[in-house]
Amino acid sequence: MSSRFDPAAADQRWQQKWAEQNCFAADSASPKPKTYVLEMFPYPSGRIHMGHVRNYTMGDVIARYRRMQGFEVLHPMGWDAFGMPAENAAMERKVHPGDWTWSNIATMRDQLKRLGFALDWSRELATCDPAYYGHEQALFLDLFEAGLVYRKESEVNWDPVDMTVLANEQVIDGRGWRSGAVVERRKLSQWFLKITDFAEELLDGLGSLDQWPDKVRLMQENWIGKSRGLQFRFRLAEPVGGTSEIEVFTTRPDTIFGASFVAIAAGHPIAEALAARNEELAAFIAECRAGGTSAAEIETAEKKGFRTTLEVVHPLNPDWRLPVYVANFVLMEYGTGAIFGVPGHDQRDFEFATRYQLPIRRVVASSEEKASAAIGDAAEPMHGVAVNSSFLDGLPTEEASAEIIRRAEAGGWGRGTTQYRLRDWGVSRQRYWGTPIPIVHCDGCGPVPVPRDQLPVVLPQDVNFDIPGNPLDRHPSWGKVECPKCGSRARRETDTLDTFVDSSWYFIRFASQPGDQPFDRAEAEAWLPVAQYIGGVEHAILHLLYARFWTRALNHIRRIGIAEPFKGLFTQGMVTHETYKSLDGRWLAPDEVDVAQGGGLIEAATGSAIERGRIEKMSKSKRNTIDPEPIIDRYGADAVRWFMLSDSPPERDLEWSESSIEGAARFVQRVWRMVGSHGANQGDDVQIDRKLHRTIAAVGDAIDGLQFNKAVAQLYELVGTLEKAPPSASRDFAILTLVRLVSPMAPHLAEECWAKLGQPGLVATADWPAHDPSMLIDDQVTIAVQVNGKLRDTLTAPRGLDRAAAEALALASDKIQRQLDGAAPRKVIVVPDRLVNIVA
RNA sequence: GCGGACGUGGCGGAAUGGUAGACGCUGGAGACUUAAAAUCUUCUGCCCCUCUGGGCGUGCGGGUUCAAGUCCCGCCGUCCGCACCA
Repeated sequence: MSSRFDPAAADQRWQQKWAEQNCFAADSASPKPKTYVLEMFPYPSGRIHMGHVRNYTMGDVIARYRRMQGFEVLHPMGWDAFGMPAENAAMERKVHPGDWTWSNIATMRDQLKRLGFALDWSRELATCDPAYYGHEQALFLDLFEAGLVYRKESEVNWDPVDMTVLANEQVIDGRGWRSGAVVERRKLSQWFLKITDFAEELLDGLGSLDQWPDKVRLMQENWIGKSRGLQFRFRLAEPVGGTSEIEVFTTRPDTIFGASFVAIAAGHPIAEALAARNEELAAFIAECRAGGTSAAEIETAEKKGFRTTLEVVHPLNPDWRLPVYVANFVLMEYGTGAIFGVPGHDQRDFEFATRYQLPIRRVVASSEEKASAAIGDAAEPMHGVAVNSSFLDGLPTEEASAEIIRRAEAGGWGRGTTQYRLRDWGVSRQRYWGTPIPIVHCDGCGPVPVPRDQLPVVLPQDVNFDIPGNPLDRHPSWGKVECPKCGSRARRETDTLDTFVDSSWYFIRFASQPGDQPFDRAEAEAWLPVAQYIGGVEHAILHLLYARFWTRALNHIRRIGIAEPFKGLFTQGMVTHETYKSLDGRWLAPDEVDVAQGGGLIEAATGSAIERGRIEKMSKSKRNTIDPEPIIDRYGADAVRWFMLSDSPPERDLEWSESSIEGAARFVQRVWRMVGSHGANQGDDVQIDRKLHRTIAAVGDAIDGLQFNKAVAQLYELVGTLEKAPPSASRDFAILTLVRLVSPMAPHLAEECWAKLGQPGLVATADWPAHDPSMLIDDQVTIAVQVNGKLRDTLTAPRGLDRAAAEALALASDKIQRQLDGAAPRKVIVVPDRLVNIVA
């Protein structure tokens, strides 16, 4: 038996054993209580990165721990395999997106397997597989039939060079991120999912997700953006083009007497109608459209308007006319696309009114006495009491708003409504590498669903990426089909689905994988909801909101009996590394950097000095990545896993460091050496027994709370204690138990130790050790003794000492007497078994 | 602008209102060794002191309390999310 643990041999040996014995297959028919542990599945970009390693290690600890606790655990892995990088690779390297993707999957699967994750590989899936996306098409049609899918003209960011739609985040400074071409806004017919139908439900549901981070719930709440207010109509003094009203929305009906103007969005139908007869207005609208949407541009953009000839009548005073502007800061997508401006109490309206010399009236004040105070150089958006507002005067904001809503409803000119910031989900993408939308366009019948027996609609293989645009559009035959309804010549939809659709139900497919339908309801419900979902916080909004919506939509059409897919959510921090830059501004990879003799950093190749940059998320662009695979080669899977769990709390960033991975590798060897010192010793060591049971309890609590760094610290302490302890039966038992305790984190090491100790079976399928609660209590306690709240002494005393005895013991201390210096204590506070504080 | 989180040694970080700095890393000293690696022992918040010991200390300023890293008020700083959302 070697004196050193050899990961190169052990990792492979045990990975093979686990596979042979099918240890991690999840049995849907098992009588054991079930639990579902899931990490966000990876995009097969080429190789796994440290972020994956950290994410999957955390999930693996939970999965292995639950299995040992007696749960039937579902812990699957798959591939979020559609998406743009595959098409980019196709364009750059002349490979087929499918070949590129499948080859990446093969590489990354092997890499993941080297880390020894307790995954049920029999359930592996890839979203680019027709066996997956065919079922997705069926679900899409289910939603279509339920009226949750519709088609609408909508504005998109269009890259005229790549001839494709860009997501907002792919538009950088108004240009396409790949082509650099100035992005145009174009109107295209796109498919939408009615997520807004579920806005209230999705908001309400957040309340039940008590095992989600508050931060994520808050982000979703803000994203949904519910506002209560009044929607009402201004009558136009003179009707225009058959329209006699402008409808507006406000959250501050109480400020209605402070109105100075009405403003409509550039895309508002009335604005467009007027522009048809007014070139100047048409030019203004075009200018608004061209305006950038970046944060900086919005920050600095001036509030501009175009005064139309229209006027509206104030609903509460027929003699009061307000001018109508087309304004660049009014959004067509929110509310009604029109507002009334109250410059005194809204900053944007204030800026607008200042520019165009419109009246700025105070209609809210902190008290009625302040009614005549002028508005200064900024709007006052805060609540208060209504002033200068006729019958509202003196009413607090809330009551004044309610009063206006009541009158509007009674008078028939408006009603209390709720607005959401959330928009419907546009799912059309003009790309090849995605799930084909299963619709046929017929000139006679309109959009017609592809019949179920013709699913899946499979992507054609024979495509090329020599010219920009969507190859599906120019494929010679794929798009040419007969209308399923009338049989006449028709066109297949060539848009594909947003890849967020793929990831909105993969967790259901993992739970149940029949061939003839997306999932079996009963089997899926046996596993779902996911008990613990783990992934990056960058998915806090989109993926997690879409998946919640999709699940609720399936629930709505009675396909599944759960409303929320993820009971517990954990968002882990990033893996970071210092960055390095040469003096001429090139990013340098860590292995291109050397330490100079003076301790400074130099570029290895040139010997010249370099600049040490900030610690940032590992990224290719900053060249500060560490490839996990050579690290596994060098230190073994368990050291890498241990490092990922040590030191930093899992929700915070983890900085990669060479010395920490070495520390982790050292720990692996320490455990191995300790197991070597196990023998057939006699005698109890009650201190060891106590330490062991406290550790069992603490490690279990820490894993339950996803505080892996604390579990790790507990195990270090136990090892430290055992190293110093003399041989005893207690120590031997503790070593055996230690092996089980470290097994979720360092499973290969644990198996090797388990075997060495002659234990039957695999530690992976052993029971989690139980702790004896009576062993957690020591009969000796350390009592802190304070004088005036400052620690002056500590005493060892039997547990359960009464107050008087504790006080007496404390006062008997030399150190305390010296502190008191003859003074009589004025007061003594005793916390039994913990502390005595003497107030002198 | 709105919303949120965070701020503790040289570093990562521990601390149900009750002994601040567990555990790890780094560093120092020593043991073993011809030597190195590995391993082991030991020290490692700052300051004063020969020692016993003492003073200071959780971003800053106040407050509550017998007792505050923890609770409250006000600042400062860093990071994150959203953003012309009416």
